[in-house]
Amino acid sequence: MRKIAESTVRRLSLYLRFLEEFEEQGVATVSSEALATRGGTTSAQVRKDLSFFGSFGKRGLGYSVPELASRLRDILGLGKTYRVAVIGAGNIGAALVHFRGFEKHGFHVISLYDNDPKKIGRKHNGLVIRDQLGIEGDIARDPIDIAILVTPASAAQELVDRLVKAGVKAFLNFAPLQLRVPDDVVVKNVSLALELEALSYGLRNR
Amino acid sequence: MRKIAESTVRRLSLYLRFLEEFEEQGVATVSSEALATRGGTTSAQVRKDLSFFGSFGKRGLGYSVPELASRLRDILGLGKTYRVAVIGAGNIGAALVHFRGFEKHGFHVISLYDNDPKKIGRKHNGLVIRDQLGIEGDIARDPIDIAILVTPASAAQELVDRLVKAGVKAFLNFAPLQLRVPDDVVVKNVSLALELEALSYGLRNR
DNA sequence: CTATGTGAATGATTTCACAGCT
DNA sequence: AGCTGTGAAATCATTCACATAG
Repeated sequence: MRKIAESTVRRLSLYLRFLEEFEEQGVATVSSEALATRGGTTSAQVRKDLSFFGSFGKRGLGYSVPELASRLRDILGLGKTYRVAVIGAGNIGAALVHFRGFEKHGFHVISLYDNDPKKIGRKHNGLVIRDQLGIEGDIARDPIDIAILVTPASAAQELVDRLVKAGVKAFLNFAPLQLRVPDDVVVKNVSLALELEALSYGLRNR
Repeated sequence: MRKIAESTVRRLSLYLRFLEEFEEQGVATVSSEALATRGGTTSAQVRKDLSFFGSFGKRGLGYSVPELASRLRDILGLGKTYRVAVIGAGNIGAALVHFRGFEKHGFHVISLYDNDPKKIGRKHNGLVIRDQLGIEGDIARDPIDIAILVTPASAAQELVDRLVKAGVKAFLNFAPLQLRVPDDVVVKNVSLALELEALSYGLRNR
């Protein structure tokens, strides 16, 4: 498959979100222009993004909302459910376990880990905090698809190495460092401090 | 000032993080190559990023760690402290109030809001949850620089309109929609669902 | 007559490669 | 001799504009 830009994939997720709103409202068809307005882009961009994967619209008419939504779910690989582990039961980690936004597209948080003996055994949202040391064994019995890392930076790389060895192929990383992983492993970074700094830059230069 | 790419600004934040590690370790100088390795990019990229703002290095030697760190703080506007309000005291909002990573570069969470009468008046991390209805009055008395929006999508645009009218120029948006704001207002989006979907796409296509 | 799909043109970002300081 | 700073080249992403299908 042809290499698709990160930015394109992110826009596709966004379009899917809008399509699902339209679906709920019972809207039957939508134009590239309507999706573009919602997404803060242009109709040409929308059509180009979609064109990498096929032609899903009807000329003169637009796109069928349910059909395009379904195609996008396919493209994004949202047909299956993903088993997610949250590593690090600090404030953010605990909040993620409660976060409902994950379930909608099949991301199911099945376990929560920490290395602090004071936390291990306690519960968050019905999920027992497990010992990080046992993570390889747990995964062997009960595999996970995605690990969300919410540990201090100092612990993150070692954990990733262990998890990669245990077969985990996807990471959402909140730790403020660049993780080193093999080519067949996907990492996305979320850095709140970095977003705030980008805001700071934006505020300064206007 | 020349328009700088978003991606450049984000890398500068990343370089600053590495420089601060080097500072703590007492490392005196660093090469573009060393920063590049840490940041998962190339030395040419590092030098190009810096070159938009000046020439901070010594040929044959590299960059002085404290000096470059200081320059980057300047460039990113991190010389001042920012007053931050968190809007929405759900799981994520409450976690953000506890999040220590903000303080380091001068982002100070000074208030927390919700519109749920059951939550208003309760405390998180010593911060009373205030009534969203009173936010304009609060800001008039005690301005904020940045609003972090952690509300449902349905409430977000109306809140932004009110806050923009009240003079807020920067938003970190967790709500899954594209906010409409005037040109002189900066918005950065954080969407965990979208990151997971990008991971899903990445998993599928390899 | 409307809105898609797509080559071609433009614009932006990254990489190359080397001259110029220290 | 080593590493920066930077034009020029190459690559990548977006926008344009129009032929085409419904």
